[in-house]
Amino acid sequence: MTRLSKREILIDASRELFIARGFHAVGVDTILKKSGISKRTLYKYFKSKEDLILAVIRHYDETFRNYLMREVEARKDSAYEQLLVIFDVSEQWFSEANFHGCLAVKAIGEFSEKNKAIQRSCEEFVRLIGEYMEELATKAGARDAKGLARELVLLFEGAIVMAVVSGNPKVAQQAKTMARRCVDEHVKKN
Amino acid sequence: MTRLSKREILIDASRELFIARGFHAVGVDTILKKSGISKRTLYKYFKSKEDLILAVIRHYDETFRNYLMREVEARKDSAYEQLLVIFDVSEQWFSEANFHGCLAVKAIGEFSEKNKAIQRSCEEFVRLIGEYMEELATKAGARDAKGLARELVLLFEGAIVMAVVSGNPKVAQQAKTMARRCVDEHVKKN
DNA sequence: AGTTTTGTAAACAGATCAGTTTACTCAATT
DNA sequence: AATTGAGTAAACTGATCTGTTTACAAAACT
Repeated sequence: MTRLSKREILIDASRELFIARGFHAVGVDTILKKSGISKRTLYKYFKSKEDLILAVIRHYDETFRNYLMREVEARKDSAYEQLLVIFDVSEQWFSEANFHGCLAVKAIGEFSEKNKAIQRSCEEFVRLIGEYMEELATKAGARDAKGLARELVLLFEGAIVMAVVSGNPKVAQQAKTMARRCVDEHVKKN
Repeated sequence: MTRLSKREILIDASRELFIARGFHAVGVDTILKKSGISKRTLYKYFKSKEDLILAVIRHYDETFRNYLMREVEARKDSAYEQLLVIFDVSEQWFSEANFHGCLAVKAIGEFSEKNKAIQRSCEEFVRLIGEYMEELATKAGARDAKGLARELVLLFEGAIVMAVVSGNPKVAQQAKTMARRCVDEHVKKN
C-alpha cells in the first residue's frame, strides 16, 4: 500500500514547496504539514534542513535528466533531431502546472555565497545536461561538439528563464528555431 | 559631504546584500549593520521590508538599463553593431567582483507565488530590456524587430545564468556569436 | 531663542525558525 | 508473549525575524 518511503515523501513534498516558494521561504513545519510526517522522522532521515535541501537537489538532478532523455529518445531516432526535440520536451515541461523554473539555478541563486555543497550540486546538474547534449552533438556529426553543447545549454537555460518571466511555454519553440541555426552551423559541410 | 540620502544608502546596501545572498536570507538587521543606519530610520523611509525590496528592484531596473544603454552607445554608432556590443558590455558586467546574476530574475524566483507586486516589477525589467533591443532591431532594419528582440533577450538571460553557474564571463562572447547569427538571419535580404 | 525635523541607540513584542526531547502508539519480528 | 523499530504528537529551547516603542541628541528652520 505505502508505495513511497517516508524519505521519498519528504523529498517530493520539499521539492514542490522549494521550487514554488524558494528554499529560505519554506520552513520545515510547512514541509511536515504538507507531507503529513512528524518532525522527529524528518530529522531521522536528514540531519538538518540543509541536508534535506541537498537530497532534493540530487533527486532533481537524477529524475529530471532521466525524464528529458526518456522523452527525447521516445520522440526521435536521429541525434540531429534529438538535439532539436529537446526544446519540444521543454515546452511540455514549461506547460506543467507546477513549473517554476530550474531548481538548480534557483538554488544557486539562494546559496551560492553561503553553501559550497549546494553550489557544487547545481553546477553538476548543468554540467551533466551539457554532457548529454555533447553526446548527441557528437553523434550528429558536429565539428565542435563541446562548443555546440555549450550553446544549446545556454539556449535551454535562457528559455527556462523566459518561460518563467513571461509565463508562456511557447518560448521553447523560439529557442528551438535558434537551436536549429546553431546545430546547422556546427554540422554543415564546408 | 553626505552625498547620498539615507534612503539611497539603504537601497544600495540592500541591493548588494540581496543580490549576493538572496532576499529571504538577508534580515533587516544585516542591512542596518552594513549601512550604519538605525532601524527607526529604515522604517521611516520604507513601511516594510517588502517595500524596501520593491524599491531596490525599481532602482535596479532604472540604473541597470541606463548603464547598459550608456555603455552600448559609447562603444558603437550603428544599430547593427550596438545589438552585438550588448554582449561585450555583458562580459564587462559578468566580470565585476559583485556579479551574482540578474536581480529581477532572482526576485521572481523567490517571490513569484507570494508577491504579485514584486513579480510585476521584475517582468517590467525584462520587458523594458526587450523594448530597448527592439528599438535597436528596428533601426538595424530587422523585418521582425519584436521577434529578433525576443531572441536576443533569451540569449542575454541565458548568458547571465551560464555566467553565474560557470563563473566564466567569457560565455558572453559565445552568446555574441549566437546573437550575430540571429541578427544576420533577421536583417539579411532575401 | 524656541521648535521642528532628522537621526541614533536600545529595549521590547510577538511571531517564526531549526532542532531536541519526552511520552506514547502500533505493527513486525523473534 | 516479549521485544524492537518505526512512527506520531506536542512541548520546549534558543536563536532570529520583522516591526514598534521609548528616550535621547543634534542640527535646521522660523
